[in-house]
Parts: sequence; C-alpha cells; structure tokens
Amino acid sequence: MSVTVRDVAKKANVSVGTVSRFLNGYKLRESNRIRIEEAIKELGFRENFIAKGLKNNRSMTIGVVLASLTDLFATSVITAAERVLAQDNYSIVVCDFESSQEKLEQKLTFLKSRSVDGLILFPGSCTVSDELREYLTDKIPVVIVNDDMPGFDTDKITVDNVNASFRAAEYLIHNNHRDIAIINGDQGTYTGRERYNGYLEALRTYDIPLRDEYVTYGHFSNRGGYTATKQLLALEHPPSAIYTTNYYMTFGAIIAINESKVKIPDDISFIGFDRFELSDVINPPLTVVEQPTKRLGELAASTVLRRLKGDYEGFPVEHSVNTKLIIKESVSRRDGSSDS
Amino acid sequence: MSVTVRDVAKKANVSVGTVSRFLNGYKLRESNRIRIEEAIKELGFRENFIAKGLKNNRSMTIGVVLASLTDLFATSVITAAERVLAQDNYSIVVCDFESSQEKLEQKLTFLKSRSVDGLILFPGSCTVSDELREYLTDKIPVVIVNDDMPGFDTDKITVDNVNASFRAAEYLIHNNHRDIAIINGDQGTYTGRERYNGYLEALRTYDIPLRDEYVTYGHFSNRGGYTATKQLLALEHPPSAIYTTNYYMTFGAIIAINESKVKIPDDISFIGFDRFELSDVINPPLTVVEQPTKRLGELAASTVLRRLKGDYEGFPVEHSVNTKLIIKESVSRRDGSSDS
DNA sequence: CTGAAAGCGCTTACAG
DNA sequence: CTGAAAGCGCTTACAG
Repeated sequence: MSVTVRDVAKKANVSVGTVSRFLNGYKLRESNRIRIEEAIKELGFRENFIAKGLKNNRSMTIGVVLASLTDLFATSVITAAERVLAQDNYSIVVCDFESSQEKLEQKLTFLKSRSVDGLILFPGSCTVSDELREYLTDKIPVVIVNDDMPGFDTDKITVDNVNASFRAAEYLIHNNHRDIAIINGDQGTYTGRERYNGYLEALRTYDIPLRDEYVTYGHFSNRGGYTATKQLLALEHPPSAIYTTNYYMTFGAIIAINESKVKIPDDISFIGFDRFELSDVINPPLTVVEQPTKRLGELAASTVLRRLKGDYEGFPVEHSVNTKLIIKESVSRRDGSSDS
Repeated sequence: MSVTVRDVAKKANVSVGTVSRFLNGYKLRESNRIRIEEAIKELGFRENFIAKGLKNNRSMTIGVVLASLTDLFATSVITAAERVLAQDNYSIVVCDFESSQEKLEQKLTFLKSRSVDGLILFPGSCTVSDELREYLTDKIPVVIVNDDMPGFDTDKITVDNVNASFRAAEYLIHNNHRDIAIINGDQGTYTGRERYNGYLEALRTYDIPLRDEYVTYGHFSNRGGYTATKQLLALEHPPSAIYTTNYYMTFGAIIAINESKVKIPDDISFIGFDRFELSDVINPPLTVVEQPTKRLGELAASTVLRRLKGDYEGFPVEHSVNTKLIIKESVSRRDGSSDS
C-alpha cells in the first residue's frame, strides 16, 4: 500500500541502507542522491515515523500533562512550546488529569507506554510519585512549568512569582496605598504560596501591618475572585486597593466591582494578573502582572529538546523568567493622609 | 533494557506468539495464562505500543487540529473527547494552525506522517485541501466539529446553530422586544453565518423589520464584542436587547455594558452565548445559549472510534446536537408599547 | 561511500 | 490451543 524505503531503493537502484542514509542526512554519491530524490518524488514516498521510532527507540512525541485543557495560562504556554517542538519534528500528545493525583499517575503511565520521548508537566497541586520518578530513571527528560515539586529534581521553568507580587504591592504602596487586599489562589499550590509571599514581603519591607481581613482566597477561579471581592467591598473598612493573583480571579473581581457602585481607579485601585485579551478590553485598562507565556513555552520546549540531544549540562536547571508589571490606569495615587 | 514479549515468553516457557495472543485477549490454556500473567508481573513487562503500531499499521493516536489551543469552546470539547478516546487506549496529538490555511495544510501532512489513526478537526474559516482529502482516500476517518466544509463529505458533529439563534431571538420577542441587536461573528465561518441566519429567521417569522444598525460584527473576540456594544449603546435609538453569538464577544459586551450607565436587565436585555464559569458569576446571571461541549466531544470521539472499527454505517453522518437556552435574569419583559 | 544482513518488539497466517 | 517463522518499515554496525 504505502511506499517504503524498499520501493525507493529499487527505483533508484541502490540499497535500502543508502536510502536510509539519505533520509538521515548522510553524505552520498551525487548521482545516487539525485536518483533517490527523484524516486522519492515520483513515488510520493514519506517516512514512516513509527517504524523509525521502533529502531531508534524514539516516538518523536512529547507528552504534555496538565490539570485542565481549558486553562488559559497552560494552553498559552503549550501553544508556544508546540511551535518550537514542531520545528524539530516533534509532536505533542496532551493529557489532562482533572487535578486528581490518581489520574495524574494514570496518565503518566499511559504516556510512558506510548514511549513519549519527553514530558512537559504542569503539576498544579499534585505531587511526585513513582510513575514520575520512573521517567528520570529511564532517562526521559521531564520539564516542570511554573511549579516546584519537592523531592523531584528536574528542570523547571518558572516565573518570579514572589517578585511579581512584591512589585505589584510595592507599586500600590508607592502610590500611598496602605489598605491593600490580596486575593490568593489555593495555598496548596506553589504559585499560590509564592504570590502570597511576595505580598507579605512587600508589606514587611514597608512596615505596613498585615490585616487579616484583607487576605482572601479565591481558589484561582472566576467565582472565587468574585466572591472574595464582594466580601472585601462589604468590609466596614474596605481596602483601597485589590491585587488578584491569577487571570480567572481577576475577572471574577472585575465583575464584582462593576456590579457595585465603586469605580476603578477613583474609589478603588486594582492590579490584576496575566494579560490576555480581556485585560486590555476593559475600561480603564488594567494594570496587571504579565507572565511571559510565550517565553515560558519556548524555554520548556528548548529545554526538553536539549536534554533529548543528550546535553545534560547544568541538570537540573531552573529558568526563572521575569514577569512584567504593565502599568495602565487602574491604580490611582492616594493623598498622603491615612484615615485609619 | 526494557522487557519484551521475548523475555516474558522465556520466563513463562511459552512462545512469543502465545504471549502476544495473551496480550490481545485470545483464549489460551489456563496454565499458560497463569504463567504468563505471573511472568508479566514479575518482570514488570509493558507492551511497546510503537512496535505494535508498526505491525498493525496503527499508531493509537488521534490527531486534533484546531485554530487555537486557547479557544475555550474547542478545548472543552477536546477534554471530553480525550476522556472517551483514552478508554480505548487512544491518545490525542494536538496541533493548532493559527487560523492560517497554509499552516493547516502543513499540520495535516505532519500528522499524516505520524500515522494518526483518525482526525478530529475544527476548521474554523479554513477550507478543504488535497492534504485533507488524502485522509479519506487512505481510509483515515475525519470528524469535523461544529462546522461544515463544502465539498468534503465526512462525519460532522454540529450544534443547531440556526435554531439556537432563532430561539434566543424568539425569547426576546416573546418578551416584547422588537429592537434586538445581534453581535455577529465572522461571516466567513459556518457558525458565524448560521447564528446570524437564525436571528434573521426569527425577525422574519415575527414580522419584525431588520434594522441595519442593529447588526454588528464582533469577529468572535472580546475586543470585537466590546467595540460592537459600545457602538450599539451610542446609537441614537439604541436596541432594547443585545444577543451575542459566542463566549468571547459575550464578555466583551458585558464589560462595555458595565462601563456605561445602562443596567441589565432594566435598561437593556441581554442574551449571551456559551456557558462557562463567567456566565454564572456575573450579576444578574446571564440568560445564555448553552452548547453541550461535553456531548460534542463524546460524539466526536465515539464517531472516530466507530469508523476505526470499520463500522461505516450511514457515512457521512451528521450529528446535530441541541443547544439549550438557559433562562436566567438578564432579560426583562417590556410593556407592549413601542416607542419607535 | 555503499550493500547485505541482522534486528527493533510485536503480530499472524500456517501447520500441527 | 500453540510454536516456528516471516514480516511490519526502518537503521546501523560490519566489511568492503
């Protein structure tokens, strides 16, 4: 049915070995090269990656494992990663594990049985497991995105979460805000904790007492951000500024604010997280912490690729990429006085 | 290195053929079965899907091709599809083509060279091409999701787009609205056209004249929905109701409305599209057209699976799944009088 | 630079 | 029910 190296070899009057060498970029006699090229074209030959994989013990696929396929941050990162991987002829096979540790382990063995050559993992709140350790034992490179994984030493691509929060809070402080609320994500996650820590650090640095009622939790969801914001606005002494720590909570918060009578930035200042389409649509445009999703994806991809080529220099490496505080118009300058 | 059928065979004192038969669920002598099971367990044997694929000419992977990995509708559908496919041991390899016809064709040949066994395609504004036709020629099942593709006869899973719009508009009409605006998606797409058609049909059915200034285009994006809404609200005679035809435009519109002084549903009625987390968060909860993404994904998956098993009954089949109009509180009843 | 041959890990007629 | 053997489409020492 499909045309194979054997057919090409016959047509070009060489051995299959020579065809194979041609395909893999080895030098060969000019005349042979030309005849093979012609034969390939005439016959419409295409390599069979499966057969190739069997010999080389390579599947030319990279597993991508994440909590949910509908997570905008992860899919943005993956989009960039895919582009880089495709250049080297790798394709990605994706699995979501619905934030379940058990499902995660299941998916890991599933992907293992498909002989993925490498793994890009967004662990979220999940932890190491034997299934994961087996990858490293078998020399299959694993790259973790925006997470730590205590007890699992592998390459990581992260973002300066602590610093991001620090600068967001600091920016508010520089604008004379002292009543700064944070809407935290799940503290069971690395990003949730780190982003909270940066906030705490900023308050400490500038000698601003931490007020418990300004520390809320939105579970990284739209609804959570919405509820937390409602709760903050209902406080007897509401904050003068709110800082949200991911995209979903940001928009939950914005909707809650829009529903109330308070206005950004006159009545309340606001710093959101992540910069996707909505961030710039709303009015006033939001000051946000922008995560370099494209760069993260490219780094994740190039790191697996590098390991795949056997270059294990510096392993395990951690690339931390800087976020950017995008200053727009959602933060207003308070006058110096404090009414507390 | 890794343990193979040969190792299992040796340990269990049978031939590799027998081990293979065991793996594929054939009956065999009780004593052999037991010894093989033990050997597999002791050796930690796992099948090599690549080798299997070479013999069977199957890769056990399904290609998923879509315009953008960050599209919430598509990723919701894929999530459900993946679940079903995984049950049959298929994994999905995804490619986005960034809404470019050229990239699409490129990805199609790319996936072809990885021997995907089937294809789930979200064509968006792209059209048929030789690369795609080749799949059918080679008996690789292709299922198209929520789109038509003139000149390409294959299985399709769609949604009752026309009817969805018809019922949305009708619902507004039943609530005495006559000045109904629509925010259309790109008319180069199937869903864009169909959703517009349903609106037109409703107006025609109820003898309501079409007003050009109420027909706007939001290009399926947040920003587009935002801009179109601003424009509608600025009209000398603004509509009494707005209907948006996808999720992104819905939230662009909501933000625009929130920024203005008009209130939902008192000043303006609103029907959105798609029901993801935000739809229920905002206040008042939105009346929306809900697309059964889970069902769509399951149908797409089970349809490829069926074709893969050689069951070509009814080919090409078109499953049209019903949307639901979720009635919440964003539509108000007008009094009978008209002020036009 | 190239051919002949063995082999990657599995499956499947064939013969018993 | 099972073994021996050929083969899926490719790669790669080996010898020349």
